[in-house]
Amino acid sequence: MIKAAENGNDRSVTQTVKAQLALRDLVLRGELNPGERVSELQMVERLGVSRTPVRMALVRLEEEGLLEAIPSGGFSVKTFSEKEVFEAIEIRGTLEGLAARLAAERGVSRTDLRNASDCLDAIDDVMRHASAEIDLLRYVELNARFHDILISMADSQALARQLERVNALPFASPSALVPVQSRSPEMNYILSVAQDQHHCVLTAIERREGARAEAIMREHARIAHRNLERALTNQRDMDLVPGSVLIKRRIRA
Amino acid sequence: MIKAAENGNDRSVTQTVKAQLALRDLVLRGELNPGERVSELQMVERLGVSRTPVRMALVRLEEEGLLEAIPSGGFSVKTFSEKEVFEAIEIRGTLEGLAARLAAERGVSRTDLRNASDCLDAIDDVMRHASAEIDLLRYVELNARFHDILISMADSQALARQLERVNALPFASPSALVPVQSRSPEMNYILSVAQDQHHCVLTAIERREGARAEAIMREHARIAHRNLERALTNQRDMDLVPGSVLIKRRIRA
DNA sequence: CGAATGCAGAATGTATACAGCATCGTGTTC
DNA sequence: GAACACGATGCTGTATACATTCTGCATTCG
Repeated sequence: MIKAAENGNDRSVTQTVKAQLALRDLVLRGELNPGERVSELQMVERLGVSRTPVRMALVRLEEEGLLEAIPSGGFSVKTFSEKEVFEAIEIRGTLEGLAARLAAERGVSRTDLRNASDCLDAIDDVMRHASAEIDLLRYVELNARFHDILISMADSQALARQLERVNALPFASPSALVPVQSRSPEMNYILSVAQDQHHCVLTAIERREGARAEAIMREHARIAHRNLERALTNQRDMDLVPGSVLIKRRIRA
Repeated sequence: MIKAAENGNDRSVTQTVKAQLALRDLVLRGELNPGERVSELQMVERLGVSRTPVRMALVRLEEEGLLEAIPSGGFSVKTFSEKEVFEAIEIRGTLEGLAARLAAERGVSRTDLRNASDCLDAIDDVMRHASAEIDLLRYVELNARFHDILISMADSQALARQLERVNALPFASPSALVPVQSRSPEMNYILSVAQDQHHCVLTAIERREGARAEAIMREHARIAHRNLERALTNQRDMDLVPGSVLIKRRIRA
């Protein structure tokens, strides 16, 4: 239960945004049963805001892909099959590949190159200084940053928007499935492969090798495929996947 | 001015949908100045519905990409640079390429192949029977149908959703720029090239040649690039481009 | 003369009341 | 005992009233 008294009455944070964040949290934490109808009035009670902001939040979360419109009206919590998750990751890889190619073909500013390079140096540091256990939280943060920089290097508002939509699915974003590796003995190996791809794509962009940059980013996303497969096989690792409660598991004996 | 009395009071067609359609029309026809703020109350007056459905429509059109949220609140009509239009087309080509590759790799049912083939036959008919002047309206319709079939062959809900978003931009959809050719002497030539690509991609899918299918769809979308370039050069052809009023033209002496 | 401040108007964000419809349960009848 | 119909409940869709905030202009002070 969430207390309505928890309202941080910051001005400038509208009720709509508050409702949207809280609602997304409820969905991702699985407190709303997947497939179930999301009642507006219940949300009014739980979130402590009136129906109007709740409705706005519902509409936006539907556009985000976390909810589904019910033909007769209202919304329900969406469920995802394994296939859909795989496809979402593939789409992300494809779009990130396009971003890398555009960046390579058009050329990028020295500042951007510097930023990306610095980011990779920071990741190298994280991986080098921690021989026993890697600071995953920091890795995840830096990884997300590198991917953001890459997208910004493409300098395409339209592409950025599309990628924003894909990454809205919590299990499709670049860093979503990284923590799954944490229980794997191969973690360091996989991370170093991923980091090598980071370096390679940056080099390719610098050298204006569009096709190569694109191919690398596509393959890079497929590391997430492997991590997903691992999580699906070892059910206990599913806890580490954000929004995993939305994924319809196939029956495994 | 639009009369509010024009309300077709079909039940089952909600006010929200009505507002959304009407508002989109206003934007695309350029009756709302690009860049300008869209006042809710004015829309209430013009569309003949109350503020609530207008607000819903505004939010949905923002997600669609036709409006832009103003930081201080409200929405404004979005403007697009030539660069953005090009990029939107490139994104569509990339995603359609992914769809074609997935279809090829996974294989498609005989029924799908038949449907696609029938559609292409119909297009062939249109192009053959009209030696003097092609029935462009029918071509556009069949072309859109073929692209829809192609997407459905990928059998990916997530991918279909993403493509829906790209095609929501009126000038980015597969058939949007076809009419531009109508004033060109090369029209028949370009259309036959496009149709050949249609045939080739279907063959590639049938033969499970994923890489080829993908490459063809990418190049296929670039025909739209050429048409756009043409429309931008000959300003009089811009009338044939849907939503052209939203495109910020660069100055040409 | 320019800049800053205050006021007025309007626009959005929010809450709530009302109407129509879907859904579910119960009672009656065959 | 089962099936159909009717009613009640609760839901969403819509409209509107209220509050807050932003904006633009005018006035005043430096």
